[in-house]
Amino acid sequence: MTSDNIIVECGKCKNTDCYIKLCDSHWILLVNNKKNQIVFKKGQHIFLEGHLIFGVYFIQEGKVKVNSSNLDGKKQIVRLATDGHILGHLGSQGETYPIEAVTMEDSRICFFDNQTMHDALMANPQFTFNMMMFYSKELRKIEQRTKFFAQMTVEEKIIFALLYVASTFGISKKEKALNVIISRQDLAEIAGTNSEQISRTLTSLNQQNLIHIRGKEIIMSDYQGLKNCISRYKISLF
Amino acid sequence: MTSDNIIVECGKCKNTDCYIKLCDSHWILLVNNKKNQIVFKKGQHIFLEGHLIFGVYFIQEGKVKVNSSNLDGKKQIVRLATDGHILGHLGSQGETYPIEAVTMEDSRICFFDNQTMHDALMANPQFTFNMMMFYSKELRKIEQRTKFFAQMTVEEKIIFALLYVASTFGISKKEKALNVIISRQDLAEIAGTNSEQISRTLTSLNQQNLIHIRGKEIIMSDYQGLKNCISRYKISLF
DNA sequence: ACAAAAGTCTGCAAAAACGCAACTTTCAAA
DNA sequence: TTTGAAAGTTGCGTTTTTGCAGACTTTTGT
Repeated sequence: MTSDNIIVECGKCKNTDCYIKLCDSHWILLVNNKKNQIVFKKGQHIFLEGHLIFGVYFIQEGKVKVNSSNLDGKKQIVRLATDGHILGHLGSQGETYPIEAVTMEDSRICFFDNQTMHDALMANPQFTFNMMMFYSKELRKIEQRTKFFAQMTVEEKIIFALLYVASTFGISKKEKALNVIISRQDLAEIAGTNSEQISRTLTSLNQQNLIHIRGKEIIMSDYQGLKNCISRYKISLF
Repeated sequence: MTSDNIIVECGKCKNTDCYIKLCDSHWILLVNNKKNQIVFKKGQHIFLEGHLIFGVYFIQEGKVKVNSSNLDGKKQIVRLATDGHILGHLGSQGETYPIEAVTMEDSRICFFDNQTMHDALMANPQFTFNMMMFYSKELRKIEQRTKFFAQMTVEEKIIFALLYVASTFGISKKEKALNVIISRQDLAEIAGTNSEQISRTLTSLNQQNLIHIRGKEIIMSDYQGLKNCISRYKISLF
């Protein structure tokens, strides 16, 4: 991460994926002046379940998990997000978040209020069109996850979860290690199981040489082999 | 359904939810001239998994299931859709559908090709904005379904599936019967289980007076009671 | 009206997954 | 370096879910 104290201006932001860039140049300036950029440390909440929605968040740089909990406190990670991704959504008056967003690493987040977003969207069709396509793509992704949740065995769900993490946060080129340190509990909350099953399965995948575990790192030794394990689900995300 | 042979013009369409209506009046005419309206009989495919994407489909009137299958032929219904809803998405060159759409009743469907949609979206910010909001809302809905798939027991999943069907297709005012005749197999493909479990559970719910079964109809006798069964998941869809 | 086909229901045994408990490892603060 | 808390691992009994088999019912086509 770049230094915490310097605010990254939209006009100078190196994040090529950010949709704000699709606005007209004077709108980029205008929106930039309205935005609120915050650097969150690892493990902090960006917003909480039940909080009023005032606008949307763009990730300038960082790694974020979006989760939803039930009354027993059991959590489910519904989405992982990184550079250029959008968190939350435009809210109507009085609407509250049904989910919470938590940083998995230090992250720089840009906040834009509902009114600013609405004005920018109405004035910049290219921007709105791409925002629409973003949501549409995320919808298709999660539709595939729905199938996986409904039909996969626990081992398959865990393999899917590993591939999902790898596709979102990436793997190091040389060693194929996941670009994030992720706990057994977090993996369980992605795969929809418990941390014991994660332990058991990672040990088993390690023995099959499909992955390797080195300390807290997970190395995706045999990426193709993992994909083959779940190929019958025809998942086209990875 | 209105007569099969008469094409419903966008300008005269009684469907108040359709986003096309948000375009400028001359765009509505233009888009109407480009559209292709087809009446599908119950059980017909609107599009198939693997087919090239040429545009999007709007449901003028009808009931549709969107499902995704794996190589074993096992299916999963990922979404139910009715009047005013959108099927498919704008595709890039050479992209194919990862899902298929099948009518559950006779349905009148309007098709708009990629280019027409793109032009209309670029010229009508109100239309684009609402399309974006549609996808954003569907994303939130399915994020909640993700949690339910990950954490619920089979009985809870089946109750959720019943409430999902009721909220999408509605229930008759007097008797609270589901406004659709749905097979055990279809319910299984929504809930992510098998038809035997559906049978067992419906019998049990019937005995608990939470629902009643009359022939092919499912009567949601105790709607609130069903909601209470899954209240710990804080699902805000119904 | 009849037969075939499709759909539904129920019991039962096998398989999968869960959750507790005990134990080990890792990490960070004292 | 010690020590305690948190995270991870593993075994095992219990619970849940599955999938097959067979009976029964409804629908469909001839």
